[in-house]
Amino acid sequence: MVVERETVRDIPKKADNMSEWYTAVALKAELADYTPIRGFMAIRPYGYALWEAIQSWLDRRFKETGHMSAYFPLLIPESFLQKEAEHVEGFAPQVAWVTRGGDEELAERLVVRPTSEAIILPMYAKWIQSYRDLPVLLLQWNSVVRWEKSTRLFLRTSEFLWHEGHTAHRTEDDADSECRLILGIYKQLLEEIMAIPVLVGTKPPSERFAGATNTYTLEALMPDGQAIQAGTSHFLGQNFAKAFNVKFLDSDNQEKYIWSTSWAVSTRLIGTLIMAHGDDRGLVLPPKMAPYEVVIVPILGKQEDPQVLAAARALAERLRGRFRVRLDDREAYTPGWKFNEWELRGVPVRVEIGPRDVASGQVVLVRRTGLTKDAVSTDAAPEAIATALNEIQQEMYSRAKVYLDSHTTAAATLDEAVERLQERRGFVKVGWCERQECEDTLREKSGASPRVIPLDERPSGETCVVCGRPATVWMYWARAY
RNA sequence: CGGGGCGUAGCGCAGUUUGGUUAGCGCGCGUGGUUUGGGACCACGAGGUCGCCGGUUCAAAUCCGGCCGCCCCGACCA
Repeated sequence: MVVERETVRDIPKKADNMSEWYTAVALKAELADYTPIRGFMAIRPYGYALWEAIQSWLDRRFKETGHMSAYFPLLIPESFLQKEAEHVEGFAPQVAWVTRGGDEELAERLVVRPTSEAIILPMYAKWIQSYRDLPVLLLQWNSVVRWEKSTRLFLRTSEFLWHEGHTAHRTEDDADSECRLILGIYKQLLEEIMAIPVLVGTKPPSERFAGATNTYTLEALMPDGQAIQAGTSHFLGQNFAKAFNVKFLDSDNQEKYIWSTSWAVSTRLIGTLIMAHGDDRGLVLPPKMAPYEVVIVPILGKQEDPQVLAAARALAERLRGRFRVRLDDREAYTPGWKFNEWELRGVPVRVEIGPRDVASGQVVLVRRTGLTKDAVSTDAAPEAIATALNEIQQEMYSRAKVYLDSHTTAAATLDEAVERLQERRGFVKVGWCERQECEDTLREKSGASPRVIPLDERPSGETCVVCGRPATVWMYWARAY
């Protein structure tokens, strides 16, 4: 049975204006809030729990693959940022400066880190002497500041939380393998935990991280047909090694520069999650991400109250070791109010238990996806919940995957590509000759940007969509966040 | 950065055009009672530097100037 309802809505319809819908959901689901400082948000406990889900899963994978956490300073001397030319050019316009300490003007200005290569590489120079010191595999969980002109909760804020991985390797191959290893971990996070399918590959030179030789990326598609970069893994080559003079003595007694990588995902993923799965009732959380997988709502009514409450509590206790459970026994709210609130907040499974259920030894299971109601016997509830959570996770991924696939199309002509990109019909796959002028032409005509060059897929005889020369790579385009 | 909109109680708003006693309404909040299977009801009550600064005036939420912040569209941006 599906519940039909016309009711007051706290949020606009998603299809009407996704931006307004997005902001309303982030605020009303109590994920985040504005602060007195422009561009800086507060992440509320329910939102931070989503970040913790990402953190705990990733951190486990990082440790399993030999990485360790470390910590480096918040502030970086200006002269260090200057050492890698492209790097400083990319970030200088966006950094916040510290110019005074207490009463004294600083001899050298400090930047609040926009990313930490410029402070970590100098430390590598102290720590790495021999090939026996390699690889160095570390990361830090921290926040960075980039002074943004316009901001959106989670999607673009002046300060954001992330981890930044930084590794140093003996050979080019080792460093590239590291990038690909991390890319795979990110892909698994997105697809298996967050239920968001992604395209993976590399960025064209114009879109690379400032100072990188190659940038691997994961791109997700939002319901408005725009792409969003979900994570990056940068092959830095020896650029930073040379800029910061990080060398080691190899087994052949030759002094060589290290090969380095850096990689990150940020709290922007939470914005991606909201948009990817939410609906007109609010947030929809994949079970593996949900702070509460199950909410139990007792239906209280007069004389049966004690029995209903006791049954609800007993059920909560039974479920606790196995699921993340919230028993909503607040007396001030009616069941209907709670249903709406927990739907707005995206809890995957709701269990209703009232006098009639207690009498018949059952509970009612309601899934956030579809809002179908099923009565199951109390004894069978844990198994039924486990099944429901599993199915919801799969269903959410499948739905998103169908959307991605149906909004990823190949275009053989320039007109066709431009039209689809302007209309935001998702990813458009075109052949490219790898000449900058062809990329620029498509950019100007479409208003979109190249998002990703797939890794294992090469044209065979196709032509560049702009100039008609032989295509050397495929490139997926879209308008982007 | 450009265009548009907004800022009055925790939230949503009216009042501003045409200045005038003590600034209103709904929701929410507190207390008491009745309620509770899809956003309950009654009664009483608490809650305001009208975004900030300055100006005009006997008098400013209201008029004038400046500033700040947020939202939407666009530009820019790893």
